[in-house]
Amino acid sequence: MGAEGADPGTVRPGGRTARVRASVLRAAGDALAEHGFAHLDLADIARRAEVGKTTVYRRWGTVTSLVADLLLDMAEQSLPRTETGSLLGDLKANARLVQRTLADPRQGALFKAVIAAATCEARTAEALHRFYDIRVKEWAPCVQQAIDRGEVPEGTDVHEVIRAVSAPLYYRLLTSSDRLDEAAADQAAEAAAAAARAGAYLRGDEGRA
Amino acid sequence: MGAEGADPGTVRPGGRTARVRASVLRAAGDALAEHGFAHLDLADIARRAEVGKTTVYRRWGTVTSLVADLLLDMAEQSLPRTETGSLLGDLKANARLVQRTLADPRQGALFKAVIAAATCEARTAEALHRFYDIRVKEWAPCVQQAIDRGEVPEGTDVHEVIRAVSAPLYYRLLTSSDRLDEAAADQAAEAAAAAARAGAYLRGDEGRA
DNA sequence: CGATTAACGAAACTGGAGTCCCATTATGGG
DNA sequence: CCCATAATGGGACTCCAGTTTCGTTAATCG
Repeated sequence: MGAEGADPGTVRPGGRTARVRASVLRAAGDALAEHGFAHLDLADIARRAEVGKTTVYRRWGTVTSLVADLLLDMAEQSLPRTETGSLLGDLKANARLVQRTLADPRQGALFKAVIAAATCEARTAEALHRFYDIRVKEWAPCVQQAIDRGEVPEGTDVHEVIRAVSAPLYYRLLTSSDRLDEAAADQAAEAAAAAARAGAYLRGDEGRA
Repeated sequence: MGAEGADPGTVRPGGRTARVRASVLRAAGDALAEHGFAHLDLADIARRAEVGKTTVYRRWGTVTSLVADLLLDMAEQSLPRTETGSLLGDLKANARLVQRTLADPRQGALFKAVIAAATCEARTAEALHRFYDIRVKEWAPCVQQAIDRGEVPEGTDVHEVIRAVSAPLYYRLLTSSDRLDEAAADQAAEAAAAAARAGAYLRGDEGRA
């Protein structure tokens, strides 16, 4: 007897268990990108992953909880950051990276699906927020360097500048049918850079005109 | 005999049919705001609307298609626009309106759900895009006025400026756990205004540093 | 390498989402 | 005002997503 509350996969996480997780997460990503978040069933994912559907239901239970785990996995795969020496150059590099990701049919659909899933459950939302916190933190240093160079005023919220680059790209992805091209990426970077230079992202201060 | 392909509700759209639609759309909004897009069933909506579930299935069939109709309805309800005489003032008014809407528990949840639904079906996405096109068009004139006043350079994409105000607010709603407060709204408006003045939204031109 | 038992997987089972049928209601045209 | 029939609504039915059961496989510890 004794406490038998340990979730499956936590006591013997090696070998098969890890293999099953990797296989299921890959299959889940494929399925989300293909069918979207709504018409998705776990049995189909189990089939793709060549895993018993009982296992998928036992370890994840619901689509949203599976997506939460997928986000945990995605957060670990970090993309290399380039440095160009100027704020605009760095922000453009970031914007292009986001734009290429969202414009890619598979990745774009996957991100849409993941965002949709996050609106449906608190745990999944938390995982999504953590994912973006990590990505934002990775790029924030380039804004700090711009502050050090005197390009951007002291006291600027560096994270907010990075978010300002992504925001219009995600907004376009979700609310319009316009194509996400490089011009959109460059425009997002330029707008964020211009606003940052003008002091629009000073923290704790609503800025002056 | 003859063509009997007419969808239910199109031949006799008055009286009861209209009443049923209004009641179902209201119930759908409530349900979406409460349960989110995922765990939503049409039978529950029918119960809330005091309508037979057969009717809901016959006229809308799926959750996404019901959301598409809800968006059509939402698009018709236009909000009054205020004018302040300056670009920053107008953009702040817009930002505050969006912020108040998204920060409201019911409305915020509803918008999240509607966006999630739009990621799952082309027809619903189209309805969502139309909804935002209308909202953006309603506010665009204030940017044109700023151009006429010489506040913003000629050739600026007026719609893009309006989108730039909403984008960071929606981005925050979906990807972070931070509260959507008035400071966020003001910051979004100021950033958009600063970027617009700097010429970041010149159309067909990627701007200069 | 062998024992223990965590984790997996096949198959049978179940509940409720979505469909079908037909009687009832009430719209819109004459 | 009346008729033809569009549209609704209750209830029976179906089918499959999700659960339960139990035998099999393999991870970890000694």
